[in-house]
Amino acid sequence: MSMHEARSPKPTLELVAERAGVSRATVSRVVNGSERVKPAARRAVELAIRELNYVPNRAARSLAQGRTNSVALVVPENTAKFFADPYFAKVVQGVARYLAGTEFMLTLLLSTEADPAKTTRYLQGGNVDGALVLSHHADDRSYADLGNVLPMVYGGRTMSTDQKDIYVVDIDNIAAAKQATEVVIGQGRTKLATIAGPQDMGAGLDRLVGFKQAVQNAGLEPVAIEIGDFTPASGRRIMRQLLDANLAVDGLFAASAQMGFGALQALAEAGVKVPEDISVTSVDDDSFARSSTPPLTTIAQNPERQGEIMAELLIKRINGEQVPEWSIMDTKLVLRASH
Amino acid sequence: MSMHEARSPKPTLELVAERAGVSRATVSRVVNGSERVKPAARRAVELAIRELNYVPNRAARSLAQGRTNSVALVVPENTAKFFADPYFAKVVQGVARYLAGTEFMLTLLLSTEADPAKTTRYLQGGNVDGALVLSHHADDRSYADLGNVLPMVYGGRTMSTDQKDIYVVDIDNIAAAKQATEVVIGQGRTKLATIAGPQDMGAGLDRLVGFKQAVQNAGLEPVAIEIGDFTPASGRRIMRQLLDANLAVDGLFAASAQMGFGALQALAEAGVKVPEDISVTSVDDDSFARSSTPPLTTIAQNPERQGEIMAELLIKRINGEQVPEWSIMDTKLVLRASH
DNA sequence: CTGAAAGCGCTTACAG
DNA sequence: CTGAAAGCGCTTACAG
Repeated sequence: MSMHEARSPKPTLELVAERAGVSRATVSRVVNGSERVKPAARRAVELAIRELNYVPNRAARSLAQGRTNSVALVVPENTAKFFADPYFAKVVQGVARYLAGTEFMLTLLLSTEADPAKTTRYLQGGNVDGALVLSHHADDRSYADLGNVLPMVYGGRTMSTDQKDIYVVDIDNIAAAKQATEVVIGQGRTKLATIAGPQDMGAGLDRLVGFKQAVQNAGLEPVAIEIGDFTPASGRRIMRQLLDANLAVDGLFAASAQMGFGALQALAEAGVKVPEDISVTSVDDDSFARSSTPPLTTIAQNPERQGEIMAELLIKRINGEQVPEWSIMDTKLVLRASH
Repeated sequence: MSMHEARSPKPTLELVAERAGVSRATVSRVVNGSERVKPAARRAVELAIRELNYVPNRAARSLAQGRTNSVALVVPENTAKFFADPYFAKVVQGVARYLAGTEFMLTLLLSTEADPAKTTRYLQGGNVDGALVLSHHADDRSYADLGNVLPMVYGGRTMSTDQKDIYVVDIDNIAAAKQATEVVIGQGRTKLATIAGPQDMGAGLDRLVGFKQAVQNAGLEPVAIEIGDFTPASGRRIMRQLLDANLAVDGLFAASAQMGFGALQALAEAGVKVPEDISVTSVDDDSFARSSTPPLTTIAQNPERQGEIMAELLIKRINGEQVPEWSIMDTKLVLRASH
């Protein structure tokens, strides 16, 4: 198209109907893939659409249908943390991939960004047909109530066990942490510590439980239990403290690979040999797990697949289909050099 | 609200009007902040809105206004790269912050995700009122044509210098690279190499030009010019090659902090001392610049502010205001330990 | 299989 | 300052 060519008016369904010599209803039907259209009519409409370069107006369609064809992904974390955590990237990727095969658009809501009330208002305001929520903290109770108004699916279990009708896609965090800890114990280590995750989140809580179970099953006592926030910085800081405290820790379970990565940094800085002096394992198989020195022995989950499943369940719920409340995904142990 | 309470129908503007005892037009006026409403009427409407918990329907509003109140941020990179690069995170943050003070929503379009045609269709389809484009490559020519249909603002200059009516927010990449290189030269280094950025992007191209200028001004010849892709991995790989080639390089300018970080890793692995054996500088003051060993001497830009400005310009253009085509932002030299 | 018509929830000249 | 009314571009029973 030349830059000087007069810009033609944006083609509407009506224009398509005229050109194809059918009614607007028929155009609408072919656009929406209805069966009840005679092949000849369908062809005429399809041709007109191509010739006019017609694209349906989303707002008009939403208004008429009473649905927006978009869903929100709400992440109650700030932008910095959101971008720094490979887990989120993978989930977004999975969600995006699933949605690409549907008519739905994704709106990303980093909810601490503005006031949380704005997010809630947005979700209530009929701007989306459903919501995916990630990284749910105990105090994000506001979202729970939205479940009555809007189909929602959680990535990772919520803290309120009382609530019914909540849909979650998760791994068995207790089992994962237990397995990772058992690897350390299997190396004959007895002075075990953990850098646990936030205790206001299911994953943080459950991975600590798993650690404790493994330690107890081995007839041992934890030497130290410290709470981090899943970031490398917290892992490094806490490991440094552990070192300073002189507890002779010879085995560490970090509740996230990011924290494991940070811990490994602190260990290297202190000249402690891994795994000779201390055996360390974690959960998550991301770039941190793979690029740490040494690479982390860890429990791999599949956040991209998790994103896909979350999106799939949400769309099904929006379409009124029945889906299971709990979807528990497999994990697998990845043995590398840190244990 | 009890979970058993009957769910009241979603309040509409009409309901608000009834309850407030005014016409729908009046409600619309107060919702849209029109001046021409008597205080008493305004109060009645505001009360009704609060009581009903009314939130305007976005689709209806869009349809009536002929605008969507949303803008797209298109990033022609894959999800992995998008999340890995702190630059994008910052720009998004800036865009989001500016938009938070407006009625506009942000839709993120990672355009290599699906077929690029889908992105173009989406942008053409009247789904957004304008678009921000980041990380524009030479072959993303498709977007250029969209400029005739949709207000657009670029982060970083485009490659097509012929095009008119394109709006960009950028730094002076030539000057930045020149300054960073001059720091190295100022250390008395004479065997200079650069790890340049992609040569299909303005930033990659211009920073190489700046490097060459500085070298030439000093009466020197570059010892090596290698092209990376702005990632740490490429920096590391290329530095390794440079080392293997035995060129006795004693000064390096990396066109991004991420590549500088990677180069520093390779140097450390090879046991080369920085800055004793080789002086290195870069552009970008991000987490890579700060956390490398040693921390990078670098040219700081302000991507968050860039995002804000981009958003501001776009909204102004959408509103028909006149804005400058070129916005060049300041940079500043940050001296740390690598030079 | 197809069309006429009502309706989705807003906004906005227009008239007063 | 305010309201009646038309219109935004679709979809969807309903009737045929």
